[in-house]
Amino acid sequence: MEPVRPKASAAPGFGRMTCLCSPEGNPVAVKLVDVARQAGVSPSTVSYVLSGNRPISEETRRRVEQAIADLGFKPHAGARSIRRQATNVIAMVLPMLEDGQRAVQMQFVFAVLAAARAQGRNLLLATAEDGVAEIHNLVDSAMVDGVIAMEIQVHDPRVPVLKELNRPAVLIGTPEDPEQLVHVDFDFAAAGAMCVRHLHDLGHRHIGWLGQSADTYAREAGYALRARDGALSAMAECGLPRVWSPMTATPAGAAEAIEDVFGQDPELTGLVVYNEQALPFVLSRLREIGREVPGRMSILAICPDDLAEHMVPAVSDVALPADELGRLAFERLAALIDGRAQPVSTLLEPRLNRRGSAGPPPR
Amino acid sequence: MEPVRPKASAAPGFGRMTCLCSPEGNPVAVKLVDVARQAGVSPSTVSYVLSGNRPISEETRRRVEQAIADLGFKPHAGARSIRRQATNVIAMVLPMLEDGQRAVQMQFVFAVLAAARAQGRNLLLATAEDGVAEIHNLVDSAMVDGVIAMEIQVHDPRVPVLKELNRPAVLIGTPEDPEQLVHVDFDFAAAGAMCVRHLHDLGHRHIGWLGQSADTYAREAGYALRARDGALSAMAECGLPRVWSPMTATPAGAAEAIEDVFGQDPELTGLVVYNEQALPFVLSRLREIGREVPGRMSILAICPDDLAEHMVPAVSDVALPADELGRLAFERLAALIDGRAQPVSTLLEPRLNRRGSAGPPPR
DNA sequence: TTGAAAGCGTTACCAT
DNA sequence: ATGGTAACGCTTTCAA
Repeated sequence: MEPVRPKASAAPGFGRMTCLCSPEGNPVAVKLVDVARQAGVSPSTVSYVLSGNRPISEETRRRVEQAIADLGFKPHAGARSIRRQATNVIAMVLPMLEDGQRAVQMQFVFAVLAAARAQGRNLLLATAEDGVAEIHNLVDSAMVDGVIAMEIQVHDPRVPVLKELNRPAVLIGTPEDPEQLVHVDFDFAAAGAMCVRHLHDLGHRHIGWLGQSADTYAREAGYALRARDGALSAMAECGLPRVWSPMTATPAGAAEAIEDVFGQDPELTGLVVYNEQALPFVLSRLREIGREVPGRMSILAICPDDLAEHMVPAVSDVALPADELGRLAFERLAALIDGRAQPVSTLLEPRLNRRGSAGPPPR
Repeated sequence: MEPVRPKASAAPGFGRMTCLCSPEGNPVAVKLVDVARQAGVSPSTVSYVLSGNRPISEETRRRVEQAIADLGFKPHAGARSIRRQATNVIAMVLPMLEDGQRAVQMQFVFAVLAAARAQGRNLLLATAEDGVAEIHNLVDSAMVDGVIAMEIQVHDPRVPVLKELNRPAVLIGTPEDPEQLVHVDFDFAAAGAMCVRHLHDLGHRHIGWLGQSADTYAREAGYALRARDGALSAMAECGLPRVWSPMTATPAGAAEAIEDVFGQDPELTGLVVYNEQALPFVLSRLREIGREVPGRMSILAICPDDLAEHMVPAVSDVALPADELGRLAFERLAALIDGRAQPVSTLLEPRLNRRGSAGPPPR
């Protein structure tokens, strides 16, 4: 029984297009059999040269590699993914955030992207807004080998989905019940406590916390809650009153929050600010009300280093290590995909950068 | 000749994993033939129900859809991409930018992502740092149906690559020689000119331009060059001297740039600021040197609306319509993928939001 | 309106 | 060390 239809490689439709041109003049995809023919070997040999799964003689390898280069052959990713169990693509699930968080978010994405590309893996973006169904789709249709979910909230609907996934998943952030899901996070509680203790060590006995917007707490963003509670616990342990206020990132919001904490403790001499967007407004406001930094008010911030560095005066800060977290999340995921067990929980420790915005309290 | 090895679906290895469980208890991928069997139809019928490429009786369709739902079947994307000419995935090529640009960049990514997801397409991220070879890889290995490249520079090495691609590509930004590549951009020249003319209309005859960092101009970033040159041309057309300075986004940088433009024209009464990061520092500095806004100095900014709105005083601005540009870029690409010809060039017109930071010059 | 079967491009098993 | 060939899971032509 001879095949009735023309051999595919003789007139191969209009698939991928690379170097070769058909007699008609339109560009045409180069495939593995074309390479095999050109090199005078069998298709399986070409495949083995590509995968390195079998010893190949030096001479044959040379001829095959030459043919690949000459024809500009690139293996078809889809075809490959049928036989291999992997696509070399991972997904990253982003929440749709308010404008203020975009810069941080991009930092995470870049960190993961850079780490993935360094290993030759590709990164697909998904949004949480698609609903958790989208995560299932990407995995069940075998588009991705694993998933990184970022901005995990305390009660996050994505967590149970990822748990049931049958594909590796890594969380950036800490849910209330991780259920054995591998996750990496910054130790926000330690960061908050570290700031309070630093002021306490300098001699401050009246310390306040200026946090994120009220609705950030309302939606139970893990980082906001944990940082604040770490700070409040440290205050309590130091025998200080727990003074704090949420803060909207506007000049008026900063003024209001400052008034709020002064209302709670009129003798405040130290403030910890965990609100990147509002930090400049806090400094302006303190200047306005005659509390110059650090002479009459000591300030610490949890914010990116470059932001803290450019304030006037430069602000001592604890920075979220987003690059490191992103890289670490990818490494965990890559390891899981390769079948290597990973620690369920990893917390990165905070580090304080002194820039002179915090000194001893005024006598 | 009976097949020697067991039928695949009888003991189908360990492929994708969904609802079904093998006798051994491990989860197993549901495939199209499983659906066909469950519905009592042939595989081709299931395929046609999925694709809608052939009329199906109501009764059959119902049974097939029921089986798909019952088994939780999701078509294997890779297998599908072999026969179809498409993967339903597009790539977005990002440059690795300095920190300051991250927020804007994320806005573009989100806009494209949202538009793509709304059409059921997925977004793959690539970085320019991989080198242009990576673009070729993604396309030649048939991983993506098309490419969006953002932050196109005046002389951009990606442009010739995209031109040779044999797959649709859309640029966000305008290269010197678009070579018929479809591109969308904000009319930065018009934006710059609009700001200058607005001040001129208010009666200002001494206007300066405070721009991006010197190295942004050095690497010939299209947006920086075009905005500045649009402004300088407008100054010339209004018969004014062309006064401008690059500006580093630090308090010192802002002070220096302000000194620079005052050196060029000591009678300046209006300033246009195209430097999102430095805008707060410019306002602080003007306050410091006794040029309060808008009484003794009128200010216009090219920056995001929410930033301008939160300055003290709120700053009249022209905003980069990143969301619209991202959405538009995706729509152009989707249309090209679907074979519909698109306009080569699209420029979005600037719009000025008045917030009261610009008034008549002091008499 | 439906089914059978021949691909799609790559991989891996079985031979030699 | 290499080749032949049957999968992989889905699509589409051809036939009924």
